[in-house]
Amino acid sequence: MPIPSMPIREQLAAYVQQALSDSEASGDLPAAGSVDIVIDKSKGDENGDFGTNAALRLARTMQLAPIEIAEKIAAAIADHPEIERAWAAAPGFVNIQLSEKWLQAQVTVVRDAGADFGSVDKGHGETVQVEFVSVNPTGPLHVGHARGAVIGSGIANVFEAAGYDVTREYYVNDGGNQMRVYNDTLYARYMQAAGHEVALPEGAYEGEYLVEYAKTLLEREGDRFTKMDRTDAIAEMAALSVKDTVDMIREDVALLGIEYDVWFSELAMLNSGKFDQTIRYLEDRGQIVDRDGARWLSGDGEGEDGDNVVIRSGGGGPTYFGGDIAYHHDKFAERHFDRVINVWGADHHGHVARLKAAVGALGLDPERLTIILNQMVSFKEGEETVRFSKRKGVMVTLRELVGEVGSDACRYIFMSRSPDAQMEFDIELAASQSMDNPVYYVQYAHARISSILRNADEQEVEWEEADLSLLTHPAELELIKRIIELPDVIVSSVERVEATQLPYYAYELARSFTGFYEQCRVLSEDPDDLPVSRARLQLVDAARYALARTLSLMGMSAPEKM
RNA sequence: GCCCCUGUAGCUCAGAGGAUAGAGCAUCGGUUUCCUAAACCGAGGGUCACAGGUUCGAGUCCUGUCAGGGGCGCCA
Repeated sequence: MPIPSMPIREQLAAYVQQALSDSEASGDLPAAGSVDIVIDKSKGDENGDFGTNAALRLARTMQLAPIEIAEKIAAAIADHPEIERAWAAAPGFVNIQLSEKWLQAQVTVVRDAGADFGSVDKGHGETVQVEFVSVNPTGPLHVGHARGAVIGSGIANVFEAAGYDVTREYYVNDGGNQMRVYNDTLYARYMQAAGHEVALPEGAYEGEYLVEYAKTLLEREGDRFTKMDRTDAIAEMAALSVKDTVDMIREDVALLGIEYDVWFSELAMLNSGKFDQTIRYLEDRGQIVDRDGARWLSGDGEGEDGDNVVIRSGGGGPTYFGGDIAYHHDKFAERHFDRVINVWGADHHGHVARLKAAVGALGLDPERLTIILNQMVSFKEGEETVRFSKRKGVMVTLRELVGEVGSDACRYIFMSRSPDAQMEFDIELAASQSMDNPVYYVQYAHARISSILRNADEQEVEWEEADLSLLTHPAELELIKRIIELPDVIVSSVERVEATQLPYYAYELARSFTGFYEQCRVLSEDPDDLPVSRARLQLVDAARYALARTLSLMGMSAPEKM
């Protein structure tokens, strides 16, 4: 049973809110109406730890000078255990300084929460599905997929920490046109490997991977497919290929520490009748239009522009879009996820609006679906910037990347870039400068923490009892403040559906610890220092929980030695 | 042509409408009788692409321009 933490900023916001309604009730201040109280970290030491601009924002509705409102708010919130002092500052900020005594007590709060420190009670068990990567099984994952994998798993992790019931899912696009081209290519490669002259199909997957895989198949399965009818051979080979390729993808993501809860097969869904059911359902709702021999999902507008094909003409099967509608019907209507988050590559941009519209057409609230698009990753090869084309076979694989750079560095770098930003991955730089990489700075702090606790253990220092009021050094208080930010970081990550803040928080936390480490000696030969040592050991222990949890949310290891 | 994303220090990138715009790397100078020097301290470096607008207040919101990328398929 995790012990959820109360994020300090939410707590302070609640106090300000309370102050406003109390002041309204007592006639001290006019009605505030519904306002969103934002608590910011203060800039500059003279402004305390936190501040709010509430008074500035309320000045208009209240018809009062901001500073006047700020003074009333400050007076009304001053009397809480967390708050040492609250005061108004020009032009109308309310500044808040946290209580030293309360901060010291947080060391125990953090240690009581232990490995669960950081968890917050926000999701209340609401179910969230995070679908990410979902590349069709036509080859190994490349660096672009690695980015999606890191982003998706990071989002899943923060939602879990915030009390949501999270399912991590991979949609295996093993049906459709692309797979047909792929299977035709595989057949041609297999025949070539067996010494037959067979031309590649149009738009073939030219990558080396298929050449290799065809050879593997030939070695493993023999040349029996050469003797079969082409259609039958392709069907059998396709089944083997999907299984092998999905296994390979599973191994690829595992290199980044990712494990999925569900691998959802498009083909299995199509064969199960779920697709037909979904189309009939849409038909009943009057959303399906027949035209040009195909079946379309009708768009919003009057014309035909907004319509999208769900079933191909000429007896063709479902389109990717059609399949995805059925898939999302399954997510929401069959499996009852409260929320669905899809992490897609930017090349799926055109698919966003129509899928959201389709969810609406299914009679579901499109707000329950969040789609994160991550922009392209390019990489540097000498002076040249190279982009990927999977079909042409130009790529750096996830495997190569993780092999060069390492999973931890890879995750840290991908996670610290906003999904919206295109990024250039200089692999050589990332690998060669790995010792100066921030990722090692963060992990080094954890190794130092572990080292101190190890040494304390060897010296048989007893520190279960400690007088925490001895933690008064600025570096100690700074470290405590940093530690207790973690619940806030998780809350805001969930609100923004992103994990980008985590590596920055991790770095700041590591920096605060290192500052403490440089200035405050923990273990000492002098018996007179023992009380301080005990208190500091408890603080170090609290820092360990916060840092280890942050690293774990990022999917990174927390080394005890480096 | 239309839609979306991006433009912040030499480079890679953060930046919840608020206070003096930050970090890492790179550059320059310094630090080790002490729990891990993969560390620490200091310095330089900015017209937040450009032009208007909204606001008490804009890197952040709106409009336009320029530049880079992506999308606009009975591909996925």
